[in-house]
Amino acid sequence: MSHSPADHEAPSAESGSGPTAGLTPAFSPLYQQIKGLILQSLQSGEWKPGAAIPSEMDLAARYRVSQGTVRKAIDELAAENLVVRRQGKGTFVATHAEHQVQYRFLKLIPDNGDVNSEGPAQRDIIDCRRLRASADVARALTLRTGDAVLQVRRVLSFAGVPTILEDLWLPGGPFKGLTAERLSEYRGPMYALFETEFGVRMVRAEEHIRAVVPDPAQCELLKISMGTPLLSVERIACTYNDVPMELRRGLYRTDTHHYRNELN
Amino acid sequence: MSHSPADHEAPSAESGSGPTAGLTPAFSPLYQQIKGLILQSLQSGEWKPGAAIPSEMDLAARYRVSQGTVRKAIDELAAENLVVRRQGKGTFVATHAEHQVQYRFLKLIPDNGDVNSEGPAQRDIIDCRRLRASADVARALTLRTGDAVLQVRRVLSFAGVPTILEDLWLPGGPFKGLTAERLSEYRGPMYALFETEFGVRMVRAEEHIRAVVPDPAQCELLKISMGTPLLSVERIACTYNDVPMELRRGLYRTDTHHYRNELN
DNA sequence: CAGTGGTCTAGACCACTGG
DNA sequence: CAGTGGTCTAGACCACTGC
Repeated sequence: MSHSPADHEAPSAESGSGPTAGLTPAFSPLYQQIKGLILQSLQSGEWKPGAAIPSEMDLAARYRVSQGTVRKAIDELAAENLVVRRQGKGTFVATHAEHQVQYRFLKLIPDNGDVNSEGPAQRDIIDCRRLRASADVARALTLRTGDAVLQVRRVLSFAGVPTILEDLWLPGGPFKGLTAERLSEYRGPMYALFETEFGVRMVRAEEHIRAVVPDPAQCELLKISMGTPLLSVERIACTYNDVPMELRRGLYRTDTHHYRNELN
Repeated sequence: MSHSPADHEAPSAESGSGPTAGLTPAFSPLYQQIKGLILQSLQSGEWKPGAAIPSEMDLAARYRVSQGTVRKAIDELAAENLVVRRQGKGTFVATHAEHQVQYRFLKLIPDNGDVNSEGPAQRDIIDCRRLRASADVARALTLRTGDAVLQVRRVLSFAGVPTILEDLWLPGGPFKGLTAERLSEYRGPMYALFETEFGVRMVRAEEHIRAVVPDPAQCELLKISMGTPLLSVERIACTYNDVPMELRRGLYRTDTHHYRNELN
Protein backbone atom coordinates (compact mmCIF):
# COMPACT_ATOMS: atom_id res chain seq x y z
CA MET A 1 0.00 0.00 0.00
CA SER A 2 2.40 2.55 -1.25
CA HIS A 3 0.12 5.53 -1.71
CA SER A 4 -3.31 4.30 -0.79
CA PRO A 5 -3.77 6.78 1.98
CA ALA A 6 -6.40 5.67 4.43
CA ASP A 7 -9.86 4.83 5.49
CA HIS A 8 -12.55 7.33 6.32
CA GLU A 9 -12.39 10.42 4.20
CA ALA A 10 -9.65 9.35 1.90
CA PRO A 11 -9.51 8.58 -1.80
CA SER A 12 -8.09 5.61 -3.62
CA ALA A 13 -5.43 5.83 -6.27
CA GLU A 14 -5.78 2.30 -7.53
CA SER A 15 -6.83 1.73 -11.12
CA GLY A 16 -10.26 0.24 -11.53
CA SER A 17 -10.93 -0.38 -7.89
CA GLY A 18 -11.55 3.15 -6.70
CA PRO A 19 -14.72 5.24 -6.72
CA THR A 20 -14.10 6.07 -10.38
CA ALA A 21 -16.18 3.07 -11.35
CA GLY A 22 -16.73 3.52 -15.05
CA LEU A 23 -15.91 2.05 -18.41
CA THR A 24 -12.40 3.47 -18.43
CA PRO A 25 -10.31 2.20 -15.55
CA ALA A 26 -9.05 5.78 -15.63
CA PHE A 27 -6.10 5.93 -13.34
CA SER A 28 -6.36 9.13 -11.38
CA PRO A 29 -3.40 10.40 -9.40
CA LEU A 30 -3.91 10.92 -5.71
CA TYR A 31 -3.42 14.67 -5.93
CA GLN A 32 -6.20 14.89 -8.51
CA GLN A 33 -8.55 13.11 -6.16
CA ILE A 34 -7.53 15.45 -3.35
CA LYS A 35 -8.14 18.37 -5.69
CA GLY A 36 -11.60 16.99 -6.34
CA LEU A 37 -12.34 16.74 -2.63
CA ILE A 38 -11.17 20.29 -2.02
CA LEU A 39 -13.28 21.41 -4.97
CA GLN A 40 -16.32 19.77 -3.40
CA SER A 41 -15.76 21.69 -0.19
CA LEU A 42 -15.47 24.90 -2.20
CA GLN A 43 -18.72 24.24 -4.05
CA SER A 44 -20.62 23.18 -0.98
CA GLY A 45 -19.67 26.43 0.68
CA GLU A 46 -17.79 24.78 3.51
CA TRP A 47 -15.19 27.49 2.93
CA LYS A 48 -16.65 30.84 1.92
CA PRO A 49 -15.13 33.22 -0.64
CA GLY A 50 -12.45 35.36 0.97
CA ALA A 51 -11.99 33.00 3.89
CA ALA A 52 -8.93 30.86 4.54
CA ILE A 53 -9.04 27.15 3.88
CA PRO A 54 -7.26 24.81 6.31
CA SER A 55 -3.48 24.79 6.20
CA GLU A 56 -1.65 22.28 4.04
CA MET A 57 -0.69 20.29 7.10
CA ASP A 58 -4.28 20.15 8.29
CA LEU A 59 -5.54 19.05 4.91
CA ALA A 60 -2.79 16.46 4.68
CA ALA A 61 -3.90 15.03 8.02
CA ARG A 62 -7.55 15.18 7.05
CA TYR A 63 -7.04 13.29 3.81
CA ARG A 64 -4.26 11.10 5.18
CA VAL A 65 -1.76 12.05 2.52
CA SER A 66 1.54 13.88 2.58
CA GLN A 67 1.80 17.65 2.54
CA GLY A 68 3.41 17.47 -0.89
CA THR A 69 0.36 15.83 -2.38
CA VAL A 70 -1.98 18.43 -0.92
CA ARG A 71 0.39 21.08 -2.19
CA LYS A 72 0.20 19.81 -5.74
CA ALA A 73 -3.60 19.75 -5.57
CA ILE A 74 -3.69 23.32 -4.29
CA ASP A 75 -1.15 24.35 -6.93
CA GLU A 76 -3.63 23.44 -9.62
CA LEU A 77 -6.52 25.16 -7.89
CA ALA A 78 -4.38 28.28 -7.57
CA ALA A 79 -3.46 28.08 -11.27
CA GLU A 80 -7.18 28.06 -12.06
CA ASN A 81 -7.74 31.11 -9.86
CA LEU A 82 -10.06 29.24 -7.57
CA VAL A 83 -7.83 29.83 -4.61
CA VAL A 84 -5.13 32.34 -3.69
CA ARG A 85 -2.00 31.51 -1.75
CA ARG A 86 -0.42 34.04 0.56
CA GLN A 87 2.90 33.15 2.08
CA GLY A 88 2.94 33.28 5.85
CA LYS A 89 -0.84 33.74 6.03
CA GLY A 90 -2.58 30.85 4.37
CA THR A 91 -4.60 29.84 1.33
CA PHE A 92 -7.82 31.72 0.63
CA VAL A 93 -10.89 31.09 -1.44
CA ALA A 94 -10.77 33.45 -4.41
CA THR A 95 -13.40 36.15 -4.60
CA HIS A 96 -14.49 38.88 -6.98
CA ALA A 97 -14.92 41.27 -4.06
CA GLU A 98 -11.35 42.27 -3.43
CA HIS A 99 -8.09 43.50 -4.92
CA GLN A 100 -9.92 46.29 -6.71
CA VAL A 101 -9.59 44.29 -9.91
CA GLN A 102 -12.99 45.79 -10.57
CA TYR A 103 -13.82 43.72 -13.61
CA ARG A 104 -11.97 40.46 -13.71
CA PHE A 105 -13.48 39.30 -17.00
CA LEU A 106 -13.59 42.65 -18.80
CA LYS A 107 -10.83 42.84 -21.41
CA LEU A 108 -11.75 46.26 -22.76
CA ILE A 109 -9.16 48.84 -21.80
CA PRO A 110 -8.58 52.48 -22.71
CA ASP A 111 -6.21 53.05 -25.60
CA ASN A 112 -3.70 54.72 -23.32
CA GLY A 113 -3.46 51.40 -21.52
CA ASP A 114 -4.05 52.85 -18.07
CA VAL A 115 -7.20 51.40 -16.56
CA ASN A 116 -6.95 53.68 -13.57
CA SER A 117 -6.84 56.89 -15.54
CA GLU A 118 -10.60 57.03 -15.95
CA GLY A 119 -11.70 56.23 -12.43
CA PRO A 120 -14.56 53.95 -11.49
CA ALA A 121 -17.12 53.17 -14.17
CA GLN A 122 -20.54 54.74 -14.02
CA ARG A 123 -23.24 52.09 -14.21
CA ASP A 124 -26.75 52.91 -15.33
CA ILE A 125 -29.39 50.25 -15.25
CA ILE A 126 -31.75 50.75 -18.16
CA ASP A 127 -33.99 47.83 -17.50
CA CYS A 128 -34.38 44.85 -15.21
CA ARG A 129 -37.20 42.37 -15.57
CA ARG A 130 -38.26 38.78 -15.16
CA LEU A 131 -39.36 36.95 -18.26
CA ARG A 132 -39.43 33.57 -19.94
CA ALA A 133 -36.32 32.33 -21.66
CA SER A 134 -36.23 32.43 -25.42
CA ALA A 135 -34.83 29.41 -27.21
CA ASP A 136 -31.29 30.73 -27.60
CA VAL A 137 -31.05 32.11 -24.07
CA ALA A 138 -32.35 28.82 -22.69
CA ARG A 139 -29.81 26.85 -24.67
CA ALA A 140 -26.93 29.02 -23.48
CA LEU A 141 -27.96 28.61 -19.85
CA THR A 142 -28.95 24.95 -20.21
CA LEU A 143 -32.54 25.74 -19.28
CA ARG A 144 -35.74 24.90 -21.10
CA THR A 145 -37.41 27.42 -23.36
CA GLY A 146 -39.92 29.34 -21.26
CA ASP A 147 -38.12 28.91 -17.96
CA ALA A 148 -37.94 31.99 -15.78
CA VAL A 149 -34.95 34.23 -16.35
CA LEU A 150 -33.93 37.66 -15.17
CA GLN A 151 -32.88 40.11 -17.83
CA VAL A 152 -30.83 43.21 -17.09
CA ARG A 153 -29.82 45.92 -19.49
CA ARG A 154 -27.27 48.51 -18.50
CA VAL A 155 -24.79 51.04 -19.80
CA LEU A 156 -21.25 51.41 -18.51
CA SER A 157 -19.61 54.79 -18.90
CA PHE A 158 -15.93 55.54 -18.48
CA ALA A 159 -14.86 59.09 -17.77
CA GLY A 160 -18.44 60.09 -18.47
CA VAL A 161 -18.52 58.52 -21.93
CA PRO A 162 -21.02 55.68 -22.53
CA THR A 163 -18.82 52.85 -23.73
CA ILE A 164 -20.56 49.55 -23.12
CA LEU A 165 -24.17 48.58 -23.62
CA GLU A 166 -24.92 45.14 -22.31
CA ASP A 167 -27.81 42.80 -21.77
CA LEU A 168 -27.48 39.94 -19.38
CA TRP A 169 -29.63 36.95 -18.55
CA LEU A 170 -29.57 35.03 -15.30
CA PRO A 171 -31.43 31.84 -14.42
CA GLY A 172 -34.44 32.72 -12.29
CA GLY A 173 -33.94 30.04 -9.67
CA PRO A 174 -30.50 30.83 -8.27
CA PHE A 175 -31.08 34.56 -8.55
CA LYS A 176 -34.48 34.76 -6.91
CA GLY A 177 -34.89 38.12 -5.25
CA LEU A 178 -32.47 40.08 -7.41
CA THR A 179 -33.91 43.49 -8.27
CA ALA A 180 -32.83 46.64 -10.06
CA GLU A 181 -32.55 48.34 -6.67
CA ARG A 182 -30.13 45.76 -5.31
CA LEU A 183 -28.05 46.07 -8.45
CA SER A 184 -27.87 49.84 -8.52
CA GLU A 185 -27.33 50.24 -4.78
CA TYR A 186 -24.44 47.83 -4.78
CA ARG A 187 -20.93 49.24 -4.86
CA GLY A 188 -18.37 46.92 -6.39
CA PRO A 189 -18.37 44.30 -9.09
CA MET A 190 -21.64 42.60 -9.98
CA TYR A 191 -19.98 39.22 -9.60
CA ALA A 192 -19.18 40.11 -6.00
CA LEU A 193 -22.86 40.74 -5.37
CA PHE A 194 -23.70 37.38 -6.91
CA GLU A 195 -21.21 35.79 -4.54
CA THR A 196 -22.31 37.36 -1.31
CA GLU A 197 -26.05 37.49 -1.91
CA PHE A 198 -26.71 34.41 -4.01
CA GLY A 199 -23.74 32.15 -3.39
CA VAL A 200 -22.94 32.03 -7.10
CA ARG A 201 -19.25 32.30 -7.83
CA MET A 202 -18.24 32.84 -11.47
CA VAL A 203 -15.10 30.90 -12.18
CA ARG A 204 -14.64 30.68 -15.91
CA ALA A 205 -16.07 32.32 -19.00
CA GLU A 206 -16.00 32.10 -22.75
CA GLU A 207 -16.50 34.97 -25.16
CA HIS A 208 -17.52 35.04 -28.83
CA ILE A 209 -16.61 38.26 -30.55
CA ARG A 210 -17.88 39.84 -33.74
CA ALA A 211 -17.97 43.21 -35.43
CA VAL A 212 -21.46 44.66 -35.87
CA VAL A 213 -23.24 47.84 -36.82
CA PRO A 214 -25.70 48.86 -34.10
CA ASP A 215 -29.34 49.65 -34.65
CA PRO A 216 -30.82 53.11 -33.94
CA ALA A 217 -31.95 52.24 -30.41
CA GLN A 218 -28.47 51.05 -29.51
CA CYS A 219 -26.88 54.15 -31.03
CA GLU A 220 -29.22 56.25 -28.91
CA LEU A 221 -28.22 54.53 -25.68
CA LEU A 222 -24.50 54.81 -26.41
CA LYS A 223 -24.88 58.29 -27.86
CA ILE A 224 -23.01 57.41 -31.02
CA SER A 225 -23.78 58.17 -34.65
CA MET A 226 -25.29 55.61 -36.97
CA GLY A 227 -22.76 53.52 -38.78
CA THR A 228 -20.21 53.38 -35.99
CA PRO A 229 -19.03 49.77 -35.87
CA LEU A 230 -19.04 48.10 -32.47
CA LEU A 231 -17.61 44.99 -30.93
CA SER A 232 -20.26 42.42 -30.12
CA VAL A 233 -19.09 40.32 -27.19
CA GLU A 234 -21.20 37.37 -26.10
CA ARG A 235 -20.07 35.88 -22.83
CA ILE A 236 -21.15 32.73 -21.06
CA ALA A 237 -19.90 32.67 -17.47
CA CYS A 238 -19.81 29.48 -15.42
CA THR A 239 -19.58 28.44 -11.80
CA TYR A 240 -17.80 25.36 -10.55
CA ASN A 241 -18.02 22.35 -12.83
CA ASP A 242 -18.65 24.57 -15.83
CA VAL A 243 -22.31 25.11 -15.04
CA PRO A 244 -23.37 28.18 -17.07
CA MET A 245 -24.98 30.81 -14.86
CA GLU A 246 -24.92 33.96 -16.92
CA LEU A 247 -25.32 34.97 -20.54
CA ARG A 248 -24.12 38.43 -21.40
CA ARG A 249 -24.29 40.25 -24.71
CA GLY A 250 -22.27 43.41 -24.80
CA LEU A 251 -21.66 46.10 -27.39
CA TYR A 252 -18.29 47.79 -26.92
CA ARG A 253 -17.17 51.09 -28.37
CA THR A 254 -13.68 50.71 -29.77
CA ASP A 255 -12.82 54.22 -30.82
CA THR A 256 -11.35 55.14 -27.45
CA HIS A 257 -10.89 51.64 -26.04
CA HIS A 258 -9.82 48.26 -27.36
CA TYR A 259 -10.17 44.62 -26.45
CA ARG A 260 -6.82 43.33 -25.29
CA ASN A 261 -5.92 39.67 -25.39
CA GLU A 262 -2.75 37.78 -24.57
CA LEU A 263 -1.86 34.62 -26.41
CA ASN A 264 0.44 31.93 -25.14
CA MET B 1 25.14 25.12 2.15
CA SER B 2 21.76 23.60 2.12
CA HIS B 3 20.86 24.10 -1.50
CA SER B 4 23.81 25.87 -3.02
CA PRO B 5 24.44 23.24 -5.61
CA ALA B 6 27.96 23.34 -6.91
CA ASP B 7 30.80 24.87 -8.78
CA HIS B 8 31.17 24.95 -12.52
CA GLU B 9 27.90 25.36 -14.34
CA ALA B 10 25.72 25.82 -11.35
CA PRO B 11 23.69 28.75 -10.07
CA SER B 12 23.57 30.28 -6.63
CA ALA B 13 20.40 30.65 -4.63
CA GLU B 14 21.82 33.02 -2.05
CA SER B 15 20.32 36.49 -1.77
CA GLY B 16 22.58 39.26 -2.89
CA SER B 17 25.63 37.14 -3.55
CA GLY B 18 24.58 35.43 -6.76
CA PRO B 19 24.90 36.48 -10.37
CA THR B 20 21.75 38.55 -9.96
CA ALA B 21 23.92 41.49 -9.03
CA GLY B 22 21.52 44.40 -9.06
CA LEU B 23 19.89 46.93 -6.83
CA THR B 24 17.36 44.46 -5.45
CA PRO B 25 18.94 41.58 -3.58
CA ALA B 26 16.11 39.64 -5.23
CA PHE B 27 16.08 36.19 -3.77
CA SER B 28 15.57 33.80 -6.61
CA PRO B 29 14.70 30.17 -5.99
CA LEU B 30 17.04 27.57 -7.37
CA TYR B 31 14.46 26.19 -9.78
CA GLN B 32 14.00 29.66 -11.27
CA GLN B 33 17.70 29.88 -11.93
CA ILE B 34 17.65 26.44 -13.51
CA LYS B 35 14.72 27.56 -15.61
CA GLY B 36 16.77 30.53 -16.72
CA LEU B 37 19.68 28.32 -17.70
CA ILE B 38 17.44 26.00 -19.69
CA LEU B 39 15.88 29.04 -21.33
CA GLN B 40 19.32 30.21 -22.38
CA SER B 41 20.01 26.88 -24.02
CA LEU B 42 16.70 27.13 -25.83
CA GLN B 43 17.45 30.62 -27.10
CA SER B 44 21.00 29.82 -28.12
CA GLY B 45 19.70 26.96 -30.23
CA GLU B 46 21.59 24.31 -28.29
CA TRP B 47 18.36 22.30 -28.50
CA LYS B 48 16.46 22.80 -31.74
CA PRO B 49 12.66 22.99 -32.05
CA GLY B 50 11.16 19.53 -32.17
CA ALA B 51 14.23 17.87 -30.68
CA ALA B 52 14.43 16.32 -27.23
CA ILE B 53 16.22 18.10 -24.44
CA PRO B 54 18.32 16.05 -22.00
CA SER B 55 16.45 13.91 -19.51
CA GLU B 56 15.63 15.27 -16.08
CA MET B 57 18.33 13.11 -14.54
CA ASP B 58 20.92 14.40 -17.01
CA LEU B 59 19.97 18.00 -16.37
CA ALA B 60 20.01 17.40 -12.63
CA ALA B 61 23.54 16.08 -12.92
CA ARG B 62 24.60 18.89 -15.23
CA TYR B 63 23.35 21.61 -12.90
CA ARG B 64 24.20 19.69 -9.73
CA VAL B 65 20.70 19.87 -8.31
CA SER B 66 18.07 17.27 -7.54
CA GLN B 67 15.72 15.90 -10.14
CA GLY B 68 12.80 17.53 -8.32
CA THR B 69 14.27 20.96 -8.82
CA VAL B 70 14.83 20.40 -12.54
CA ARG B 71 11.30 19.06 -12.70
CA LYS B 72 9.83 22.21 -11.24
CA ALA B 73 11.79 24.34 -13.71
CA ILE B 74 10.58 22.26 -16.64
CA ASP B 75 7.03 22.35 -15.26
CA GLU B 76 7.00 26.11 -15.70
CA LEU B 77 8.52 25.96 -19.17
CA ALA B 78 5.86 23.43 -20.13
CA ALA B 79 3.13 25.67 -18.71
CA GLU B 80 4.43 28.45 -20.96
CA ASN B 81 4.33 26.15 -23.98
CA LEU B 82 8.07 26.45 -24.54
CA VAL B 83 8.55 22.76 -24.06
CA VAL B 84 6.37 19.66 -24.32
CA ARG B 85 6.60 16.65 -22.04
CA ARG B 86 5.87 13.17 -23.31
CA GLN B 87 5.78 10.40 -20.78
CA GLY B 88 8.12 7.56 -21.54
CA LYS B 89 9.81 9.49 -24.34
CA GLY B 90 11.26 12.71 -23.05
CA THR B 91 10.85 16.47 -23.07
CA PHE B 92 10.84 18.25 -26.41
CA VAL B 93 11.35 21.81 -27.56
CA ALA B 94 7.97 23.13 -28.67
CA THR B 95 7.52 23.93 -32.32
CA HIS B 96 4.88 25.39 -34.60
CA ALA B 97 5.59 22.68 -37.17
CA GLU B 98 3.68 19.78 -35.69
CA HIS B 99 0.42 18.56 -34.24
CA GLN B 100 -1.50 20.04 -37.16
CA VAL B 101 -2.57 22.86 -34.86
CA GLN B 102 -2.22 24.83 -38.05
CA TYR B 103 -2.60 28.25 -36.52
CA ARG B 104 -1.65 28.33 -32.91
CA PHE B 105 -2.38 32.04 -32.42
CA LEU B 106 -5.46 32.31 -34.62
CA LYS B 107 -8.60 32.55 -32.50
CA LEU B 108 -11.05 32.94 -35.36
CA ILE B 109 -13.18 29.84 -35.77
CA PRO B 110 -16.20 28.96 -37.90
CA ASP B 111 -19.56 29.51 -36.24
CA ASN B 112 -20.25 25.78 -36.24
CA GLY B 113 -17.23 25.42 -33.97
CA ASP B 114 -15.57 22.75 -36.08
CA VAL B 115 -12.22 23.96 -37.32
CA ASN B 116 -11.74 20.85 -39.42
CA SER B 117 -14.97 21.18 -41.35
CA GLU B 118 -13.51 23.64 -43.81
CA GLY B 119 -10.21 21.95 -44.59
CA PRO B 120 -6.88 23.72 -44.93
CA ALA B 121 -6.94 27.44 -45.54
CA GLN B 122 -6.12 28.84 -48.94
CA ARG B 123 -3.39 31.44 -48.70
CA ASP B 124 -2.90 34.06 -51.38
CA ILE B 125 -0.03 36.45 -51.14
CA ILE B 126 -1.07 39.81 -52.52
CA ASP B 127 2.14 41.62 -51.95
CA CYS B 128 5.57 41.14 -50.45
CA ARG B 129 8.17 43.90 -50.40
CA ARG B 130 11.04 45.39 -48.51
CA LEU B 131 10.65 48.95 -47.31
CA ARG B 132 11.59 51.36 -44.55
CA ALA B 133 9.69 51.21 -41.28
CA SER B 134 7.15 53.91 -40.62
CA ALA B 135 7.09 55.41 -37.14
CA ASP B 136 4.37 53.17 -35.73
CA VAL B 137 5.73 49.98 -37.25
CA ALA B 138 9.18 50.81 -35.94
CA ARG B 139 7.83 51.45 -32.48
CA ALA B 140 5.94 48.16 -32.40
CA LEU B 141 9.04 46.21 -33.45
CA THR B 142 11.45 48.28 -31.33
CA LEU B 143 13.31 49.42 -34.44
CA ARG B 144 14.16 52.92 -35.55
CA THR B 145 12.03 54.74 -38.07
CA GLY B 146 13.45 54.04 -41.52
CA ASP B 147 15.00 50.69 -40.63
CA ALA B 148 14.50 47.94 -43.20
CA VAL B 149 11.37 45.86 -42.77
CA LEU B 150 9.62 43.26 -44.86
CA GLN B 151 5.94 43.78 -45.49
CA VAL B 152 3.61 41.00 -46.57
CA ARG B 153 -0.03 41.26 -47.48
CA ARG B 154 -2.14 38.17 -47.89
CA VAL B 155 -5.66 36.83 -47.91
CA LEU B 156 -6.75 33.67 -46.12
CA SER B 157 -9.79 31.86 -47.47
CA PHE B 158 -11.71 29.15 -45.71
CA ALA B 159 -13.86 26.80 -47.76
CA GLY B 160 -13.15 29.10 -50.69
CA VAL B 161 -14.46 32.22 -48.95
CA PRO B 162 -11.99 35.07 -48.39
CA THR B 163 -12.15 35.61 -44.64
CA ILE B 164 -8.97 37.28 -43.45
CA LEU B 165 -6.98 40.09 -44.99
CA GLU B 166 -3.76 40.73 -43.20
CA ASP B 167 -0.64 42.81 -43.44
CA LEU B 168 2.43 41.82 -41.56
CA TRP B 169 5.74 43.45 -40.92
CA LEU B 170 8.97 41.67 -40.05
CA PRO B 171 12.33 43.17 -39.08
CA GLY B 172 14.64 43.07 -42.10
CA GLY B 173 17.67 41.74 -40.26
CA PRO B 174 16.48 38.43 -38.85
CA PHE B 175 14.38 37.72 -41.93
CA LYS B 176 16.96 38.47 -44.58
CA GLY B 177 16.27 36.35 -47.64
CA LEU B 178 12.55 35.88 -47.10
CA THR B 179 10.68 36.23 -50.41
CA ALA B 180 7.14 35.85 -51.68
CA GLU B 181 8.20 32.60 -53.36
CA ARG B 182 9.45 31.05 -50.15
CA LEU B 183 6.23 32.04 -48.47
CA SER B 184 3.86 30.72 -51.09
CA GLU B 185 5.80 27.53 -51.72
CA TYR B 186 5.83 26.61 -48.08
CA ARG B 187 3.26 24.13 -46.83
CA GLY B 188 2.40 24.54 -43.17
CA PRO B 189 2.19 27.41 -40.74
CA MET B 190 4.18 30.55 -41.47
CA TYR B 191 5.61 30.43 -37.95
CA ALA B 192 7.05 26.99 -38.75
CA LEU B 193 8.87 28.49 -41.72
CA PHE B 194 10.24 31.24 -39.51
CA GLU B 195 11.51 28.57 -37.14
CA THR B 196 13.23 26.30 -39.62
CA GLU B 197 14.54 28.91 -42.04
CA PHE B 198 15.32 31.86 -39.82
CA GLY B 199 15.61 30.42 -36.34
CA VAL B 200 12.90 32.73 -35.06
CA ARG B 201 10.47 31.02 -32.72
CA MET B 202 7.31 32.93 -31.77
CA VAL B 203 6.48 32.25 -28.18
CA ARG B 204 3.95 34.79 -27.03
CA ALA B 205 1.68 37.38 -28.60
CA GLU B 206 -0.65 40.19 -27.69
CA GLU B 207 -3.67 41.28 -29.68
CA HIS B 208 -5.60 44.54 -29.72
CA ILE B 209 -9.06 44.20 -31.19
CA ARG B 210 -11.44 46.77 -32.59
CA ALA B 211 -14.48 46.95 -34.82
CA VAL B 212 -13.95 48.83 -38.08
CA VAL B 213 -15.59 49.52 -41.41
CA PRO B 214 -13.23 48.64 -44.26
CA ASP B 215 -12.27 50.92 -47.11
CA PRO B 216 -13.14 50.11 -50.73
CA ALA B 217 -9.79 48.44 -51.49
CA GLN B 218 -10.20 46.15 -48.53
CA CYS B 219 -13.76 45.29 -49.51
CA GLU B 220 -12.48 44.42 -52.96
CA LEU B 221 -9.88 42.01 -51.63
CA LEU B 222 -12.31 40.28 -49.30
CA LYS B 223 -15.13 40.41 -51.83
CA ILE B 224 -17.56 41.94 -49.38
CA SER B 225 -19.96 44.82 -49.76
CA MET B 226 -19.23 48.28 -48.43
CA GLY B 227 -20.43 48.82 -44.91
CA THR B 228 -19.76 45.30 -43.68
CA PRO B 229 -18.13 45.72 -40.27
CA LEU B 230 -14.92 43.76 -39.68
CA LEU B 231 -12.80 42.82 -36.73
CA SER B 232 -9.47 44.65 -36.71
CA VAL B 233 -6.89 42.50 -34.96
CA GLU B 234 -3.44 43.92 -34.34
CA ARG B 235 -0.98 41.35 -33.11
CA ILE B 236 2.54 41.73 -31.83
CA ALA B 237 4.32 38.38 -31.63
CA CYS B 238 7.48 37.88 -29.60
CA THR B 239 10.33 35.41 -29.34
CA TYR B 240 12.08 34.47 -26.15
CA ASN B 241 12.50 37.29 -23.67
CA ASP B 242 9.54 39.13 -25.14
CA VAL B 243 11.49 40.52 -28.08
CA PRO B 244 8.88 41.62 -30.64
CA MET B 245 9.55 40.05 -34.05
CA GLU B 246 6.32 40.51 -35.95
CA LEU B 247 3.56 43.06 -36.28
CA ARG B 248 0.39 41.83 -37.89
CA ARG B 249 -2.75 43.76 -38.75
CA GLY B 250 -5.65 41.57 -39.74
CA LEU B 251 -9.20 42.23 -40.84
CA TYR B 252 -11.50 39.34 -39.99
CA ARG B 253 -14.93 38.65 -41.43
CA THR B 254 -17.30 37.75 -38.60
CA ASP B 255 -20.47 36.84 -40.45
CA THR B 256 -19.51 33.19 -40.77
CA HIS B 257 -16.75 33.05 -38.17
CA HIS B 258 -16.16 34.53 -34.72
CA TYR B 259 -13.25 35.28 -32.44
CA ARG B 260 -13.33 32.87 -29.54
CA ASN B 261 -11.67 33.66 -26.23
CA GLU B 262 -11.55 31.82 -22.93
CA LEU B 263 -11.32 33.71 -19.67
CA ASN B 264 -10.01 32.30 -16.44
C1' DC C 1 14.11 -4.80 -20.67
C1' DA C 2 16.12 -0.09 -19.71
C1' DG C 3 15.02 4.71 -19.98
C1' DT C 4 11.80 8.38 -19.64
C1' DG C 5 8.49 11.30 -17.31
C1' DG C 6 4.84 11.08 -13.32
C1' DT C 7 3.50 10.34 -8.51
C1' DC C 8 4.15 9.99 -3.59
C1' DT C 9 6.55 10.34 0.61
C1' DA C 10 9.26 12.19 4.64
C1' DG C 11 12.07 15.40 6.37
C1' DA C 12 14.82 19.57 6.51
C1' DC C 13 15.23 24.28 6.11
C1' DC C 14 13.83 29.10 4.37
C1' DA C 15 10.85 33.37 3.97
C1' DC C 16 6.99 35.72 5.38
C1' DT C 17 3.17 37.06 8.64
C1' DG C 18 1.30 38.37 12.87
C1' DG C 19 0.86 38.27 17.78
C1' DC D 1 7.83 33.30 18.66
C1' DA D 2 4.76 29.81 16.33
C1' DG D 3 2.33 29.02 12.12
C1' DT D 4 1.94 29.39 7.24
C1' DG D 5 3.31 28.68 2.55
C1' DG D 6 7.80 27.97 -0.39
C1' DT D 7 11.99 25.43 -1.62
C1' DC D 8 15.06 21.53 -1.86
C1' DT D 9 16.43 16.90 -1.34
C1' DA D 10 16.65 11.73 -1.67
C1' DG D 11 14.52 7.73 -2.54
C1' DA D 12 10.79 4.64 -3.81
C1' DC D 13 7.64 3.13 -6.99
C1' DC D 14 4.32 3.60 -11.16
C1' DA D 15 3.03 4.27 -16.17
C1' DC D 16 4.44 4.69 -20.71
C1' DT D 17 7.61 4.07 -24.74
C1' DG D 18 10.47 1.56 -27.71
C1' DC D 19 13.96 -1.82 -28.50
